[in-house]
Amino acid sequence: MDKQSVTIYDVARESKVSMATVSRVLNGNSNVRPATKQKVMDVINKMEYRPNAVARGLASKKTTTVGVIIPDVTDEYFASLARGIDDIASMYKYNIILANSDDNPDKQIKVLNNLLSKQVDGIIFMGNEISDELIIEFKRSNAPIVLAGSIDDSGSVPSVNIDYTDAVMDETIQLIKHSNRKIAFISGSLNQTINKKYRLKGYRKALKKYNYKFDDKMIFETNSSYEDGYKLANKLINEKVKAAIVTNDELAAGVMNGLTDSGINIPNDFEIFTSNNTKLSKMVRPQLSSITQPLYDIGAVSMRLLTKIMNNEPINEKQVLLNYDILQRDSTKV
Amino acid sequence: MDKQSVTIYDVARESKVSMATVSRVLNGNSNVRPATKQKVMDVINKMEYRPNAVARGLASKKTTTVGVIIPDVTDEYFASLARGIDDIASMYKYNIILANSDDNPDKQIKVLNNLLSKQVDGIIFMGNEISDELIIEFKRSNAPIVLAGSIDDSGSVPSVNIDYTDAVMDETIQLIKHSNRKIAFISGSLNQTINKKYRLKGYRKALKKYNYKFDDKMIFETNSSYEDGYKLANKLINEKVKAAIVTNDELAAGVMNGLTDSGINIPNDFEIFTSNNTKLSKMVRPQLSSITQPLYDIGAVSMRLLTKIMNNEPINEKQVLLNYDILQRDSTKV
DNA sequence: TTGAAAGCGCTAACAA
DNA sequence: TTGTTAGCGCTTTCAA
Repeated sequence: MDKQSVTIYDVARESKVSMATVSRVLNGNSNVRPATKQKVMDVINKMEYRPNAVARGLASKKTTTVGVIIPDVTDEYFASLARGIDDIASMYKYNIILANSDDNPDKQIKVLNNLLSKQVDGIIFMGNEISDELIIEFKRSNAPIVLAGSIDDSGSVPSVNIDYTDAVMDETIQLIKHSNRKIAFISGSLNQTINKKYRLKGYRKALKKYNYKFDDKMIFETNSSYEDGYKLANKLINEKVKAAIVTNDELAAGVMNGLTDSGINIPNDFEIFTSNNTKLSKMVRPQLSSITQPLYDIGAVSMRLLTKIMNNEPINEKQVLLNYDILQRDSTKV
Repeated sequence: MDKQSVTIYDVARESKVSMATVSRVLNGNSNVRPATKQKVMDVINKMEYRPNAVARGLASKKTTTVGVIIPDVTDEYFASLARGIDDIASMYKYNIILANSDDNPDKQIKVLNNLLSKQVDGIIFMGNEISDELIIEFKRSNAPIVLAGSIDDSGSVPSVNIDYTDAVMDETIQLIKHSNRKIAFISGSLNQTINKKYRLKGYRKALKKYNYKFDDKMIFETNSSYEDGYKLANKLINEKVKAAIVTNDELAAGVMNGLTDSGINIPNDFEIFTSNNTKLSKMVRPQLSSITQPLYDIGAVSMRLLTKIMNNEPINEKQVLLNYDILQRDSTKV
């Protein structure tokens, strides 16, 4: 009456072979005589034997599970990456342990160590902020780590991203060409390297290229939430801003709705470019023009990269940059 | 140079006690003399010892990880539940292995067995469709299973939900009171019990109560996607529908945008009620009136319920129903 | 309060 | 091609 109690030993006995042989057929391994293999398989099916992955993990020192650290599953950007990660993971027979970090440095370190103690074979890390302490922990980790859609400025950790600087520069140039003078840069925390050193840099490069002078007052720092964006509308109007680059889709939706509710017409009176092309960006009205990132692929590629590292396969490039595009929808002029 | 190789044996030797004693302090267990405990703790810190969770799992037959089966992380409804699940899980020192099923019956069974072979201590299942085969697998599982935001008609599996029937009935009644005659019921697949036996039932009950006759042509079955909703607009106009109950927020956004783009005014010419109150519902314009479900709590409560079952604690009710509300926003008349 | 020792269910040499 | 056997790193009786 007790469930799940048949072990490799039971099927060995039942099929009159040794445990080693059963283990071999289980792992599709080496040379087992077809007849033997068949016999064992029959017993396995008959007894409904399922290998115990924990025992296997202890003996082989491989758990076929990878840890995935994500700021918040509820964030569509990261959730999309996670989907790509899981699909490729399961394609390669890995499971993923998902852990939310809220982008909190302490929590990130805590869950990292927790994952490591579970003996994951590798880790995919996502996060807007990567502290120096975290990098130190990465270094001492015995499991390989890949960053997905996340920036480590030191460049020491393998990662998959797009060129955020170029993408923002492209958007900004378009806005300039639409003869906008006052172009805002609305981002999440400027403590985050991705915003401060990459996106903002693209914005400045575009300005410089067209001899626009950089104006501090055009930089708006937020917590990336819809609400923060919504509340920003008044400030934007007061500063007579005419266009904006926004680094997060929910934030952009907030900015747009706030502006619209204040009687501003998008895109005629105010143009908006957003960054992630999540589903949301085409569900709002007007639809948001955006950098189009291959979100699913960023996740998928980073997981694929991780499998290569875990198997000691040769790697072409540690820092992978995927292609992006700029998609004109209805929040910018043509 | 090799990382992570210190075992319980090493700290035992170093602190001049037995492995058993180290194990005891590790587990905050029974009686260890404070001085001994301190001594061991010091060595643990000094050596940076981290217990190997796999070995622990094999010996104790507990992995402190639970499996979470989700249709798609990218779906904000389920992602919100997942967030609640993970928070409570980590509060109780569990990790979650997340597996996407795409609501595909074969895949559901596959990932379930995969999770079971990983010796998870329990499982939280989310899905719109629960096949009979799946219920059979649930029964034979040695790990307890709890459904979150998901309906098993047999009522044999513990679950956490809201009363979908009543909620839809409430919405429908409001629509009727706004003197709408032609009220559509727009749902995902009617093969899904939650739609066919619960939500549709609420719709019919409301109709009956007000002596409206049920009309087949007012029932629209979709795949729950934004696109399907968008494309539905024409049909809705042709059938002269004046209001709709929609069972999914993305779907509702699609319906609304489709209608709006066809020149229909929401809510004056067409009223819409949606079902999940995800963030999306207030980012679209007009904002969607909705059933307000405690999404995070549904996940949290189901995880809490699972911890109780895993610890053999007494359970008050196997089928818990959380409260819901109806929130009037701008897609319905006041 | 502590220690000795037997597993947990499997993999992986090493032999045969 | 198959079997024997020693672990993997921990928990948990049972004794002391």
